[in-house]
Order: sequence, then C-alpha cells, then structure tokens
Amino acid sequence: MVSLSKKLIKTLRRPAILIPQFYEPKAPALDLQEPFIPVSKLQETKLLEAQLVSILDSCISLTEIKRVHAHIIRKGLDQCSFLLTKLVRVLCKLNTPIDTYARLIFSQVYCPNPFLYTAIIRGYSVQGPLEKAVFLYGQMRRDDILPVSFTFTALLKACTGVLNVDLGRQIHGQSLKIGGFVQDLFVGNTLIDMYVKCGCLDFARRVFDELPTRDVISFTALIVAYAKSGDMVAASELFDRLPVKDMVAWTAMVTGFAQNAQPKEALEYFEKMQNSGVNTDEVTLSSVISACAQLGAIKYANWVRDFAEKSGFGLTDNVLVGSALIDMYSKCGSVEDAFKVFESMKDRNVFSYSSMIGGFAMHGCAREAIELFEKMMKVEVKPNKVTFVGVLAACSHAGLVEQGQHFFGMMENGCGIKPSVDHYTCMIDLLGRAGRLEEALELIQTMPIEPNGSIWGALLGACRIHRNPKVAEIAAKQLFQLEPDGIGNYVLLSHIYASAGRWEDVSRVRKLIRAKRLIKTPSLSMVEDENGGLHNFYSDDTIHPESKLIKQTLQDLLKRLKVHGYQPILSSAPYDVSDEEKERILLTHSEKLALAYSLLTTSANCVIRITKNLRICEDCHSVMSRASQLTSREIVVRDNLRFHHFRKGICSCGDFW
DNA sequence: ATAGGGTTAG
Repeated sequence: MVSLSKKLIKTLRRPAILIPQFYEPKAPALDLQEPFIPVSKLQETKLLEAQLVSILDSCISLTEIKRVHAHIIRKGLDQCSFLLTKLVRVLCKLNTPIDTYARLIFSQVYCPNPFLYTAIIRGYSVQGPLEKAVFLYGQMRRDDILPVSFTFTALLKACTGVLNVDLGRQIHGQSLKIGGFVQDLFVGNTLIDMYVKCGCLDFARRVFDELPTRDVISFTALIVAYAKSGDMVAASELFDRLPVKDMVAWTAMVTGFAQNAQPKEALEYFEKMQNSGVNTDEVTLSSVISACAQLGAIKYANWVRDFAEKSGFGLTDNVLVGSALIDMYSKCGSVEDAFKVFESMKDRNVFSYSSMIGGFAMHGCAREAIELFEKMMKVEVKPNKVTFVGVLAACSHAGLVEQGQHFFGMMENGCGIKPSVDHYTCMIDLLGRAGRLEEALELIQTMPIEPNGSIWGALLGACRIHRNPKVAEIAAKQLFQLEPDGIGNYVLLSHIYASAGRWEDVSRVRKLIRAKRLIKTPSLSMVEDENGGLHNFYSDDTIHPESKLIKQTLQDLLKRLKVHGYQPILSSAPYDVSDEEKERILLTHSEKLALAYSLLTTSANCVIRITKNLRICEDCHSVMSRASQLTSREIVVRDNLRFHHFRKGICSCGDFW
C-alpha cells in the first residue's frame, strides 16, 4: 500500500496514450491534440505488452510484480486492461490479498472491462469473502458491463467452496436472466458441480439435461454424484451413454465401485479401462488399491504395486499411492509389508501416518501404534480425527484403558479436535472390552453427544464378550430403535441369550427377526490360492467342486486336534439342540472349510490367509489356533473387525476379541 | 476457467 506513493497515483491519472484493447465506449475522449501514433509505434507497443505478460507470468514475489507494474506505468501502459488483468491474476495466484494492491490498481482504471472485473471477482472468490465478489458483480452490472462466462464460473466456484447453494441458485438465475450463459459449457458444468457438491442432485441433473451439448466433464461430474449417493446403476447408465471416455471418467467409475463396496466391479472396470487404451495415474491406482484392500487379495495387490512402480507412481515418491498401499497391506493381513511401505516412503502425511496406526490397531499391535503416534507428534505431522480413532482402537484391542483415556483427553486440549461420536464409540469399546460395562453405560449417559447405533453396538458387542444379558438388553432396546433393520444386532442378542442358556429369549428374538422379514447375512469366507485365484466358501458349502474332499480333510484335522486335547466349544452353536447336532453345526462354519481347502491345496511354507465377512466364533478361533500348532502353518484370519494371526498355537489377539 | 483423490468404530 505504502509503496503506491502519491506520485505514483498521480502518474496513474495521466490520460492513456494509446487505445487499450478493451476500451468501453464510455472511455474518455481522446485528446485530439495528441500526435497520431505511427504504425511502427503501435507494433512496438504490442511487442512490449507481450514481453510484459511473459515477465508477469514468471513473477514469484510481490516485489517483482511491483517492479513490473512500475515499468508498465513508465511506459504509459497504465490503462491497458489486458496487462492489468494479467497483473491482477498473478497477484491472485501468489495469494496476495486483493484489498491490498489489486483493488487499488482496479480503482485507478477509468473504464474497467469485463475481464478486469472478473479477475477481481475471481480474486475474492478464491480468497473470500464471497460477499465482496458478489458486491463487485453488482457494481459491474450497475456499470452496465456485461459479464463473461468466466465471471459466472468464478462466482459459482466460490459458492461451491462454502456450500452456499442459495447464492448459487441466485447466480444461476442471473446467468439465465442475462441470457445465453447457462448454455455455455463452462458455466453449465460449473453449475452441475455446484449443485452436486451442495447435495442437490436433482438440480444438477436438470442443468445437465437442459444443456444443448454436453462433454465428458458434464458426464463425469454427474457420474461421481450418483456414485457418491450410492447409485451405481444410474452412474453406469450415464457412463454407457458417454461416447468418449477419458481417464478421469474411467477413474470415477473405478472409485465409485470401490467406495460402494463392489471391489470386484472396480477391478473389472480397471481392466476394461486398460484395454481401452486409456492411461492410468495415481488417483486411479489409489482406488484400485483400495478395491484390493477390500477383497483382501494380496496377490492381485502385489501385481498392482508392480504396475504402479512400472507406470512411475511408485510407493517411495508418491504419497497417495504409498498411503493406499499401507492400508491395503494392513487389510490384506500383512502389517509387516505395510510397515515396509511406510518406511520406504519419502514423504509421509497425515494419511500415511493414520493408515499405518490404524493398520497396527487392526492387527493388535498396540505398542507399535502408540509409538508411531508419538513419533508423528514429534515430526510435527498434525494428527486428525481419523488418527485418533486408530490410536484409541489400538488401546482398546490391547485392553489399555488408562492409556486410551489419556489420548482421549489429549484430543481437545492438545490437538484442538473435538471428540466425535466415533471417538466416543472407541471409548465405549475400550471400557466395554475391559469388562467395565457399568462405566461404559455411564459414559453413554453423560457424554455431550446423542448416542447413535455405533455407540450402543459397541456396548452390545462388549456384552457378548463378557456374557452380560442384562446390559445387553438395555443396548439392544436402543439399537432396535436406531437400526430396526440391522440384522447383526438381533443375531448378537440371541447369541448372548444362548450363551446364558435362555432359550425362550433366543426364540423370542428369532421370532422378531422373522416378523421383520430380515434375512441373516450368510457367512462367507474367502481364500486366495497360490495363483491369485479367489475361492469363496459359504457355511455348509456343498457347491464347491471339491466339497467332499474338503469335508473329509476337515474331519481328519479335527480328529487329530482332539487327540491333542481339543474340545468343541458348543456354545458357539447358539441353538437349542443336542450336543452331537451342535458339533455337526460347528463343522459347517465357512472359515473351517476355507482352512481345510487351504491345507489341501497350498504348499507348507505358504501363509494361509482367510477373509471372513462376519465375526469369527470361539470354536473356529480355537481350531485355527490349534491347527497352526499341529500343522506348523501360519494362519491369518481377517474377520469383520480385525486380524487374528495364529502362530504356534497363539493368536495375536490374545484371545480377546 | 469447468470433471476423478487415500486413512474411521460396533
């Protein structure tokens, strides 16, 4: 500000020598006494303008810009809107507050053209406040200057940024009123994006349908919107209509499937994408990696990692790919590989740390998780709310109640993060797992947030571990209201009753399930063979071509285990039937079938990795544990909650899950 | 100028 001295301002007031490119009719009349500008002089000026533009583009500091501005004034180009617009844009790019310099330049121009106006509006749109951008738009209209489409895109983008859909609609109205602009592809696409980000999918669709022509960007914006709302059918329909599919559009589909728990479709689309000859970048890869994580398919995952390395998005120098890989290896059962990735990364951000901490937590490595968290604080990577979920979960799985409470207290005081319902869920889980059910219940009643399904679910889960039907009933009552269709809750309650031998209550819950026409999620276990092929096993599976052989192998195994002291844990079959029948039911559990299949088909040094969609039962846990000792095999089971590493008869969860 | 971005609990 100070540098713009009075002298400078005086210079600014001097009438322009030449006719600027975008002079409006309202420009002051030329002084006819001025000498006629010869052609050579004009050419010279054009050349100078071009030079100045390129110099402005390379400016990286305010001082440099000011120097160029002084030069512009010296050369008598201080009314050249073209140059000044460029100047304002560069100022904006360097994040110089609009009010300090750009606004002053603007006020010195006699007849600002729409581009200069728009540059200032854009500046305010980027830096805020939005009100000033809107005010300037009003001034522009009062000055009777027609906006350009870029004026609208700038304003709309600002609305999108602060999710102000009301203002967005007004601007939409303006673009209709002035005419022609809603039909502009840029404006149309920005409108779609604004409505999408503000959650007004219907409006977005209407803009899309009313556009005279649409490009791949219009399509992609809507595809993403449908994907985010969980409607992959609508997304696919649009995608099929898209004549030319580019990398971003393909990636939107891959990401959509990955985020909607359809990892197989995600991988399918990734393969189609490559067949269509489109390139792949780190965004695509991170989604593909996330799909692998969900599948627990470590062979495919390794292939994707090699692919990433080959296409120049290696884990060492790409944070996005690296962080996704950490999560993937953790979820595929190899926390060691996850840590290798973490260590080899050049840059690590909050995602990398949070994923690694969460990975340790998932595998029951509480000490490592806490150490990494402390290291993270030391290297000044700011933890976020997800980081804390990881740390608290780690404490919870290891029974470290006091440690957990310490970190929970740290959130608000040390890190300025308000504990969310997720963090309270962790605390309920922490207390509940440790058997402090009454304390957990008390926390629910006194916490400042309305308890949701997760909160009561955590308590109900703890009641299962500690076989407490009394507290379970309190939790279940709330849960059945909050999640009336959550089949898992009913099943859990019936198991708790069963383990207490309360068969009447068990059948009461079963009746409730029938009355609500809920269907039990079928138990599904998955293993990868040595060639990367995936094999699914449902409980009591007779579909698998080798099912007879598998059953025989399982029976042989159990016979051998019994010799070494294994006793079936009959309470894991929550039915009021004879002990023989219970034992028969236990034999049908999908993870046991998967184990037998792996023992049958894989070589002795190969780690057996089983992924299960439901929680592993006590009997299967005991079988896995003993089998790991008897057969000298390493067995890794991922259930819907966490990992169990069975080595030499011992599980990483410490029989506490 | 406008489209795709990873880590979360029971």
